[in-house]
Amino acid sequence: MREDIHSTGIPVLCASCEARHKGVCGALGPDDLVALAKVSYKHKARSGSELVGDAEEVESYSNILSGVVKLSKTLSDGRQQIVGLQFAPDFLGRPFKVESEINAEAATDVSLCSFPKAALERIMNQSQGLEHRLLQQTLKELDEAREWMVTLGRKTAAEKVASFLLLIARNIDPAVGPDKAAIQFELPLTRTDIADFLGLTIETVSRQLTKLRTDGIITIEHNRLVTVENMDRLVARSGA
Amino acid sequence: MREDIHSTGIPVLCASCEARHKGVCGALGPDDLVALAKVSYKHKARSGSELVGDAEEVESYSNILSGVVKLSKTLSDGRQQIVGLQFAPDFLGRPFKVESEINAEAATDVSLCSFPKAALERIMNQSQGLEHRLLQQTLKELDEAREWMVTLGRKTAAEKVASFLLLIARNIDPAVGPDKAAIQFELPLTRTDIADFLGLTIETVSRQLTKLRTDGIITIEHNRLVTVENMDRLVARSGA
DNA sequence: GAGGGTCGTTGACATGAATCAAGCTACGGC
DNA sequence: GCCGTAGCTTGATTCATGTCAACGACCCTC
Repeated sequence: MREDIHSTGIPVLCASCEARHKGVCGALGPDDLVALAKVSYKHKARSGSELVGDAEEVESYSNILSGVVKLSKTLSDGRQQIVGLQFAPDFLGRPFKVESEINAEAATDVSLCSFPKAALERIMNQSQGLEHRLLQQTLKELDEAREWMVTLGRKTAAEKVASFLLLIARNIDPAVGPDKAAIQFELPLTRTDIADFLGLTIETVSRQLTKLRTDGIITIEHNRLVTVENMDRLVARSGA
Repeated sequence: MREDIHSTGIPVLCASCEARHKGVCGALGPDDLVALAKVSYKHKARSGSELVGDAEEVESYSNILSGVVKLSKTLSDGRQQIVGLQFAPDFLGRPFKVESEINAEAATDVSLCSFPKAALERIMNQSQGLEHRLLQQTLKELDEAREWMVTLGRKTAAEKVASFLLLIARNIDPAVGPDKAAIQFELPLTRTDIADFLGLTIETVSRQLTKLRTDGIITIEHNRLVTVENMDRLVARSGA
């Protein structure tokens, strides 16, 4: 019996992988999964390391297994904007484009499962399910991007910071909302990243976080560990 | 011989349709095209009319044949943000979602070719090409949305207005850029819409347009007809 | 434990864009 | 002709956020 294939027909590599259920691999039948697993490799990247360079040729796609990846764009004079955050088990990569105009960087330590562009594209041509799954994820990202455009274009600094905390809180627990117990999480971004995500300066982010703290809506320990004490009031401040 | 089918096998309705080449219908074989044409109808909508209501159930998709459609989102207190502009021959609609969280409104007079949601989804299940085409358009919209996020989050009012003019100019003539002759176009949006697209007020938009005028970069006739006299300088002001 | 680096906070001040207000032009109705 | 309205421009003023600067907490190295 082959060692790289589980007795159930599922590759060992994939056996406990979240992407096999909720990620793009969920669209694959056993044969495709085995084929893809053969050319895949899991690896880790430290916070801050560049995963996909701006204007760099990309030869592989990845599933994010853990951690947070930030997607950013930079103007010629250095101004930066984070245009998306990706969490496990999101798919990372831009199908059908040789060159990326976007920079992907590990915001936290991340672990990835990568595979060659060609391998995925071959499977995509054969089985419709995969392309369907990719369309679903792309539509979800588009919805998120448009939602964030409202935040960037029309919300105040205070509302932006509250919206960001809500975004992270909801990612931890999608059911989060008014009438929920206090929720605690580690911020996956530095103040600089938060500022770049919100279109603000770090000073303004810091001041707004301080305001939320002194108003008793959140507490912050060690700069990163946030506890939302009053979800209702946080939602109210997010502008929604 | 059937009247609704052209002698070449192409439905009469589709014979001179741009969407058949550059739009989603380009992915359809003759049989699918005939099937879809049978349940399609062309119609017009006046500027300002609502095409897809916020939180409204959508039962049809459309191709935009001419004109400009604006996609917008509104906060509970009425602040509005335009999150996308769509031009012919774009596909209009959000696959796989019963309810839209987005409002689509005719920014100019538009003509559309609409068909029932179910008809398109049936074809999509049968032929892979259509889903591929939709994925392509969705990825393009995602790229555009992210590009605009940089504009919203990191550019000054002056750069935003210049970027908007460039966006429209490039839609008229994609080859537009430095070293090109003067280009003229009709603005598809009112000042209010431009402001909602750029995350500004109408006063600021007006002042920035005046500045571009007095600096000799553009001329404006009848409030809507813009001539870009100096493309290089417009590009330089867009921040890029 | 001294020095140096990164990250975050806070304060004083400057400024770009919003707000408030007035008026202009084009257009349609009567 | 006169009036009312919608869309746009311009000016005066206010205010939110950016900029500049100082400092504190933490961590690493030596």
